[in-house]
Amino acid sequence: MDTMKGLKRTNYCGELSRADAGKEVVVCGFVQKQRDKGPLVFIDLRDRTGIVQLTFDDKSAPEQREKAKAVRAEYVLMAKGMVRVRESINPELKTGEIEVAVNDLRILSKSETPPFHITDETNVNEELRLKYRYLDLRRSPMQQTMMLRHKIVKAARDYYDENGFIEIETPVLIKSTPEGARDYLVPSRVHPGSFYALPQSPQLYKQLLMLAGYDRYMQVARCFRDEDLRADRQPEFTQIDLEMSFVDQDDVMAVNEGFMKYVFKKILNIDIQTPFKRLPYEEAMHRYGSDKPDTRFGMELCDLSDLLTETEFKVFRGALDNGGSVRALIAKNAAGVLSRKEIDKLVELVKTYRAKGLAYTRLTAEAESSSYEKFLSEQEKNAIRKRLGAETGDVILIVADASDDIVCESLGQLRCELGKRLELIDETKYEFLWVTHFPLFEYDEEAGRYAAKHHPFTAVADEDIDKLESDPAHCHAKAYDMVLNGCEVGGGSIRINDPQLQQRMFRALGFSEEDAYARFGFLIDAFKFGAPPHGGMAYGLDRLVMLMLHKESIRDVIAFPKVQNASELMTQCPSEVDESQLNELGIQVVKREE
RNA sequence: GGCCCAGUAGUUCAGUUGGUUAGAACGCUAGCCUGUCACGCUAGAGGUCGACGGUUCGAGCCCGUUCUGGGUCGCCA
Repeated sequence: MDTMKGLKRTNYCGELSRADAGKEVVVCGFVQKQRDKGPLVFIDLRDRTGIVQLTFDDKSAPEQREKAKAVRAEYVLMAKGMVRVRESINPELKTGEIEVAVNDLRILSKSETPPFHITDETNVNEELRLKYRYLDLRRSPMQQTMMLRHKIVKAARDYYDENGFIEIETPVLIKSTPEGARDYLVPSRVHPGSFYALPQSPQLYKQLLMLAGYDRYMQVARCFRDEDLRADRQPEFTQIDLEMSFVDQDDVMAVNEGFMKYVFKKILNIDIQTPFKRLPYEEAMHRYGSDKPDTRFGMELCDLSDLLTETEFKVFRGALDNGGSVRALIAKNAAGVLSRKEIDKLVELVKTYRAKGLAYTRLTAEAESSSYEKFLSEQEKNAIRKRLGAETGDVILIVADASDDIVCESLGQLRCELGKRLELIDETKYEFLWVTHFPLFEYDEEAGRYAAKHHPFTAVADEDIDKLESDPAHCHAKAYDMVLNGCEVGGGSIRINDPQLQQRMFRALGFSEEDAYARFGFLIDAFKFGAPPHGGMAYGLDRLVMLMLHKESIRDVIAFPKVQNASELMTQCPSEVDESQLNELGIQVVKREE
């Protein structure tokens, strides 16, 4: 193996061009491919900018050519030589007009044959890619993704800096506040039996920074939640987190619409129209069956309940009599695609969202088939068809349930599935909107009490303040989610800055005064010393990058992601630790019973 | 915790109704080749069919359990 002695890189591989012909350069990188033609040897050398061809021919010193013959894929090389125009040009390659005629080849490191081929396009099992992530990360698409992610983060820092925000780091070892997601806990050696938590978000600290007078704060913050993973959810993830003083909801929204405009222009050169549409939560649920609707296509939900007040069909009757609803989707011109068999699959789909079934009518030219029309009066049947504008070729899909939430959510999921299946979605579009006017509370069945839907510091809508104790179910929050193409990319709220109101909020959540003080005493105290009105927002950076780069998995935009069971395949963490480490922490491991 | 999908050379896959010695392509090794760039040609090596158990004269294929990975419901203030 050779050293770099006497050589310094002069150029990156991908940046050489015809303009460099005649120059002596030094390039370095990894071997993409070696082609040994006998007296002629070619090496494709790769760095993060691209590939350049190194050439050895009869004019090369024999020992240089012999060395080149021994080179294999993924060897790390440094090469000095003359840039020259090629005898045969490769139009497929950015640097295809030139090559480097090498006179000093250094093999800096050898490589075993890698477990998979390092290529741009790959359909290699992701498990293997993750086990050898450092090899996977050599692939150009991964490098492009990481570089774009960097640029997005930089754009965030630049934009908020230009708008008067300052980045302040908040602690990673913090007090556990077991509202919401499960905390990751870190044992304290100094205080045996006591634990730090890793932050689910910098929420409390950023509010305290407003109380401390910093006025506008932002942070690129790592957050942790010990919950099960999904295609768009990792146990550790990154937020672009921000908070502002002396603002209302419209101010926070305007600044953040500005950020989207800025980052999409900067990274993708796309002009985003602002302000974004706003949709109250309830309207989103009723029209799209989702609190993060994909508005790139129509096919909105349709309420049929009022047409069926007299119906004798047991399924619809039961739903309506128990306070529920009957709602429908109409899939235009879908009778051809949605065979009986396909509809059966859709039935299974809605069942995963707790719907008990899916009623349908297929209106084909040859025949009409329906699972429910025979139970309806002629009048009811026609009223439904008329409201939906049903025509030959369409498919009507209906869910009825005693829970309106189940009806809306299952149809909402069905709508998205059909949007994909029927190719109704324009994948080139970026559709933003705000969902606003969220319920302040949601009922926690398990705990048998109301819990904060957003978090317990969220301000209640002015018109609902009097209902806080008397009618929590109908209180709304000054909270807002930013939705892009059916994904929640960010969310935030105006916070409570009145200590009395905060106390009422804790009471509504069922905390006694002592309880609240034990958990959030530092915050309650802080509010006694002057608290500006404030509010903010946080983006899921990983999701934003995913959407901007059209990646299907969050793992594709994270350098070292974890897999479904929250372990990391490369390092094999989490792992057991030494007995002595545990003893020092005063921890005894009890094996879970089988 | 529940449900669904996948697992066969290093990689991506094929493998018929359960039937002889499990195949292909790429990659790898060796040799040849003066303009290749998906280089070409010749030869060769390479398999615990994820694991365990069962059914059978016989299992890559059927059954059960389990492991690994993915998706998802619950969960995610």
